[in-house]
Amino acid sequence: MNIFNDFRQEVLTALEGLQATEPRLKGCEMLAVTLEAPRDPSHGDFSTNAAMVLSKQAGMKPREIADLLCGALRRDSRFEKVEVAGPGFINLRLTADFWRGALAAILADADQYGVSKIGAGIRVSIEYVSANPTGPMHVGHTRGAVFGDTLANLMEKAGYQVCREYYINDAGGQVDVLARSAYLRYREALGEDIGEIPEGLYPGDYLKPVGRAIAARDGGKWLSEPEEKRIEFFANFAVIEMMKLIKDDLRSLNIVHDTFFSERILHHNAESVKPIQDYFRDLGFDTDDYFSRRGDPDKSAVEAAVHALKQKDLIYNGVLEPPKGKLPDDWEPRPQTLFRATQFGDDVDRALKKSDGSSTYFASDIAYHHDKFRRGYSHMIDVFGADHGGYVKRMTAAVAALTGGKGVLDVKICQLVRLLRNGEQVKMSKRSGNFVTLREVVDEVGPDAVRFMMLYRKNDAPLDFDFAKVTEQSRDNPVFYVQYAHARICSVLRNAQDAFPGFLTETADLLLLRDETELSLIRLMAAWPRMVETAAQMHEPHRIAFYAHDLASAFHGLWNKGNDDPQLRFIVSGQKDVTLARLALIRAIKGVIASALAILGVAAQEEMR
RNA sequence: GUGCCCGUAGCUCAGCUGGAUAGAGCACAAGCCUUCUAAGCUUGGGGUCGCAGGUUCGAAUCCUGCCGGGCACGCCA
Repeated sequence: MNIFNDFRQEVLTALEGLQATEPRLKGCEMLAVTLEAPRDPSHGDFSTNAAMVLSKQAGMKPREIADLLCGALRRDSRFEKVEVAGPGFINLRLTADFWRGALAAILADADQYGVSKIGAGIRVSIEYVSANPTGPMHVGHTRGAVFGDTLANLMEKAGYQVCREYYINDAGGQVDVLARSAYLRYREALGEDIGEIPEGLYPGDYLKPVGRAIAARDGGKWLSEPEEKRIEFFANFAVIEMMKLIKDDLRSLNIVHDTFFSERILHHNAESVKPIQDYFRDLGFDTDDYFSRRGDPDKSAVEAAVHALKQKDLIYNGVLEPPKGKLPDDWEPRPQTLFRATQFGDDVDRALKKSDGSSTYFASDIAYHHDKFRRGYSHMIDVFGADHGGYVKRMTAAVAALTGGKGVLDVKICQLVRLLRNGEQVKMSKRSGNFVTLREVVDEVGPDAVRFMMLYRKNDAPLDFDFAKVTEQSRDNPVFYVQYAHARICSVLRNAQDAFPGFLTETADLLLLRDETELSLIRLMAAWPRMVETAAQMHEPHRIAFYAHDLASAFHGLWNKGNDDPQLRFIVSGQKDVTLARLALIRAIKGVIASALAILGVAAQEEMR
């Protein structure tokens, strides 16, 4: 259900028919034949490059092919006009009746309109957010969160089977820092004066409740426990609490993941996990399910992944060259366990083990992606922040290596968000703990504005987020503009109830839609299914936001025509037939805007008050 | 120094995965309007698509080299 595909097929069929009578067209490769909407609407509804693309292969002039093709296409009565133009384009204009029929089809599909099967049920794992479990989310995380969540919605709409994943970085140094910070708050809760939070620990107030909770439950018990045991307890307890915070933050933006995957589990085998099973259970991670998938119960996932790479002869011990140009101060040659990332397009081979023998973050991430693949996700998407750009090549290299090229990883990098208040940039410093949290932003402007604005820009372009602008009720604010279009339609439909009680748009005679602006809105809506498909295939949810804005804009334009000419209003008193036809049109628009907003995760308001 | 991303109107950005005379909003200028929901409408000026080559019927889009900006750069996560 994508009219561009339908009519492209029509062109291909016509070409096949011509092959019977024109030997020079035989055996031509048709892949490059496209059908698209010309930029200039006066050129028609569609235009195909077939004649130009085939010219060389067939050894015919574009014009010659075009004339033949035009003749064939003219037999289809849905075309009002078929003509050759420019260097050999064939411009196709469909009849107004065809478009009215398209509107009827859109209405018949209702909320299923735009749903696509192009994903063919392919399983795709989308990993996004994956903020360290060391505190609440700040605005820096927000863009990736919204991007990933919307991409998931979009790909589901396009027929993919999506898993929304959060990778909990609950292993490594930052968890240790978290544990020590929480312990300090625990001592504070017991009445000790802890003074300033030392450099290197997390200063935020959000750890105070954690300290208090432990103090209330266990009293002073942990003061006398050996440090190792204490750290482990505080780490586990704090991570679980922090994940609760983070999940709440995400929920405020209507983001809910399907899977929370623990990094820490990747370092355990079936035996060593037993003493800390409570931790994983509290985290909401199903270890039974996890280990039931694993081939070798004696190996951790990291060991298994490294082993798998070793078997492919992709691991060696070596010394890396120092980076050319800027030499790190403390550089010294070191033998390391390295993965041959250069064989898969990376710039250097990458370390898998630290000098103390423990594995690197990269090694865990390899194991994690290995696990995704084994779960059946041959298509993986990672959403990272701009500062992780340098990580992309090694990760795609690792996926290619581990899956023998069967797995595909696309890493989407979200650029920074610049917060503006009254035109001034809001300064943030992580060190002082003075950062704006996600929750603060959502509480101030609401989830709809946050979500829409985060998507109203390509992911790889930086983004300005202006507190004043996103809550402004004006045309300058795209969130408002789109929601307002939807609300306006709802309002008209309510008013129509008064003018024509009990009306049914199902009985509307669409032939009464005659105005060119009305027909162009149908054309715009007819492009929606293709919009969903391309945006999903390209992993570019921002296209949906722009489309929604375009459609809203076209609708507002139609509305404004009614201001100038009362005959063009949606509700024309005393003319029930015309009114019904127009109500059918705007009901379809309402449906498409609502579909777009649903993908974006933005509420479709019934009224704007 | 190397890699990745970006460079499009005065500003903020789109550009449908190579198509025709490159678009929108803001700002600017002129005129109109006071509403089926007010948060307006119409029209106009404004461009070396960073620069230079290349690929081809055709390039903002693909390739190469420069210029400029951001990010990253052996065990952090």
